[in-house]
Amino acid sequence: MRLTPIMERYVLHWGEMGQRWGVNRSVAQIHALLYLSPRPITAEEVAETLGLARSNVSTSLKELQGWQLVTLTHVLGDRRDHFESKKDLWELLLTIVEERKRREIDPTLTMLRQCMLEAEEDKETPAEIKERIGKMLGFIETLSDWYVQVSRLPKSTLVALMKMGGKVARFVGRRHRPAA
Amino acid sequence: MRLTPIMERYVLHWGEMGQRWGVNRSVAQIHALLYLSPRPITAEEVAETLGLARSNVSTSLKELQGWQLVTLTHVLGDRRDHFESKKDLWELLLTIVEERKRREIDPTLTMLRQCMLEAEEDKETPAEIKERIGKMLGFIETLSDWYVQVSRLPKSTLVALMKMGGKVARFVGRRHRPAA
DNA sequence: GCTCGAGTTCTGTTTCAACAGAAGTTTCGG
DNA sequence: CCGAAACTTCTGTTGAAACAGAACTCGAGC
Repeated sequence: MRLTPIMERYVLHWGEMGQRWGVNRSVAQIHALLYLSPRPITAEEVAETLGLARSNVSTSLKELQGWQLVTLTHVLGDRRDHFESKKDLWELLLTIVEERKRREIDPTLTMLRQCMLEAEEDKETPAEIKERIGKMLGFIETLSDWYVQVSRLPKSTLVALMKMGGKVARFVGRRHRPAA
Repeated sequence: MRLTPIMERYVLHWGEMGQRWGVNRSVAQIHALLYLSPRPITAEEVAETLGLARSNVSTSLKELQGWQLVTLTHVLGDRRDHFESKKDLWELLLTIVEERKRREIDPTLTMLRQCMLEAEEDKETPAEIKERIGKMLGFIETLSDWYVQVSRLPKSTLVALMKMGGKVARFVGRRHRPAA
């Protein structure tokens, strides 16, 4: 695929930012390209367009599939795999958050819970420190529960809530007397 | 400072997770230690406790200060700098999100806006692709605006909203007839 | 103004992930 | 079956970040 200057800018930027987001450059660039592409494209085409080794593209596409961000499709009369990115940005966001929660938050919750269990019969650790750990556990649990509930709302509700921005605050503690 | 087994577990886990969160091990471990510590501690003490080089600790503390997560304090009659971590977890979260937004989202918004500007007089790029970029811009702007508004709410409101979880959805589109 | 404690910056080493290219595997048409 | 196309896995290289230790700077007290 031929990249126009704008597309090139987009893809390169995504690649750079990927680093900060904890995604490697190849993966981020490929995802950017697939997001822009109006049609599913082959690994070969990705490699050519972005100047990456075919093997690298293969691995990266596997990773993107693992994140559920890219799916494999087929085109009639073509043996090759074609790849396509999720286009709905809300879905994209929820998928990413879901996955990051699973990889980055859940293990921490497990660890914190174990710490609290052990803490009960541990005489060494000062109470103050145990409390800190407990606070952290409670906090992350709150965030986590909130996310689980919110992520289950229908997309339209989610959008509406977002659009309300800070205005949702009106309803807090005034559930029977909402602001007009 | 002497680390009890529980503290050690906590600190080590934080260090490992740091990697996934995009923070290096030393920085994450030091932050964990400071969070647990009941009192401000010196760089020297951090280095000894965690088995890190003094230079490494110095650099890492600088970084933590840059993130506004750690502050420098002094103890009467002691020339040395003592360090202390933010303890309020809501503040901690908002600080981190704020900073990440600044570093990871704002530059992307800038790039996307430039793309859209250029797109107006660009004949090369297919309309469909321009639209994709526009969608992405709109989406990130929405999220960003939402965050700015929400982050300005008082902490107590924020906590109340969180605790409501998915129940906030009740108010969407029924602002004059809220569920009982 | 010398010394010593505290902190920072510099320099070289180490470690790890990203990546290219080669080798290997699978699948499909003939 | 055979060959070639498509894809994956393996292997070695490269590059960047993390880190230790040394050198350096700064300031306070004598």
